[in-house]
Amino acid sequence: MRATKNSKKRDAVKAFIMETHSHPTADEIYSHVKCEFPNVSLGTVYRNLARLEETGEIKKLSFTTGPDHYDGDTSDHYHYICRSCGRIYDMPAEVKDVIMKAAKAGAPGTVESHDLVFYGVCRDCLKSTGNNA
Amino acid sequence: MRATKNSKKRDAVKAFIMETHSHPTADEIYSHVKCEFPNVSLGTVYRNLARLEETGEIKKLSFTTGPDHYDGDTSDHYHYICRSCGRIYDMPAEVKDVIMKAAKAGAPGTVESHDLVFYGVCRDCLKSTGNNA
DNA sequence: ACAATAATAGTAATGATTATTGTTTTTAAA
DNA sequence: TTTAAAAACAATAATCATTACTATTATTGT
Repeated sequence: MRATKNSKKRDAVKAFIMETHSHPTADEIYSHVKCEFPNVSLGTVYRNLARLEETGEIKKLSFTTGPDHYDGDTSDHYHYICRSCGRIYDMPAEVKDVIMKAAKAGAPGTVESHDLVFYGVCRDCLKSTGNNA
Repeated sequence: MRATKNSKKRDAVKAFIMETHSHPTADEIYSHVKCEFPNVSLGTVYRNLARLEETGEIKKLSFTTGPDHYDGDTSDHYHYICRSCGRIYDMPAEVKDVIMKAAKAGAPGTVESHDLVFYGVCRDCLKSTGNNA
């Protein structure tokens, strides 16, 4: 494996992902790291995110629309996206076994993994708007 | 609603999606329609795909990577992507109720829908390569 | 201190898609 | 069967997120 040298910017990227629960995008991470390192470049953020994902320290969340998000919580869980505010919430993974079992019965080959994302309107938005738009 | 005029190119786009089971991309549809209409433009394909999706005649399939695909089968089903050949297969939707029920119990708001995609290696690829890469 | 090389900033390139603009069809009615 | 309004169109530019490139800077072991 490729040698690794210390990097204060990579540390800053990782520290932010670990401390937040906001599932930030590369751009949001970039903005945050820029406070501490005003000359950091977006490419550096992307490169370090890719690296941290390779080593399993973080997880990349890709959805069907919009930019990728990053998660410092690498434990097994799904996500829920509020279609009003766009916030990403964690969801328990308890149906995972049922899904995988059913999938294996109906699949045209091996089933190695699956992506599952839920959509709805979160309680915060339901409360503040009083409707479902 | 906006008026609709006949369009041979839209007909050709729709006919191809309806007759194939390959879940083609916009570009693949473009290539196909180009045989019959050599001067068709990619923009026309995209515009007509968007239109056909709006009217519910076809479905757009967005995945976490790669271009969107289009499906003439609008019935309720999931998809399976072979990570070796990239082909997209249909999967039964029988676990849908279980997933929605479990989701509603653990969600931070209403649950309106979910996206679920399976990944593995299809039997065709398992057979022809003899391994799982 | 000094090379070897990883990490970086800045910028260019990419791929899929959407937007724009001026021209061509389609359509219904004169 | 012209005509005029609007849809559909081809060609092209613009967009967004991301990756690739290149020359410079920082980190590390000796």
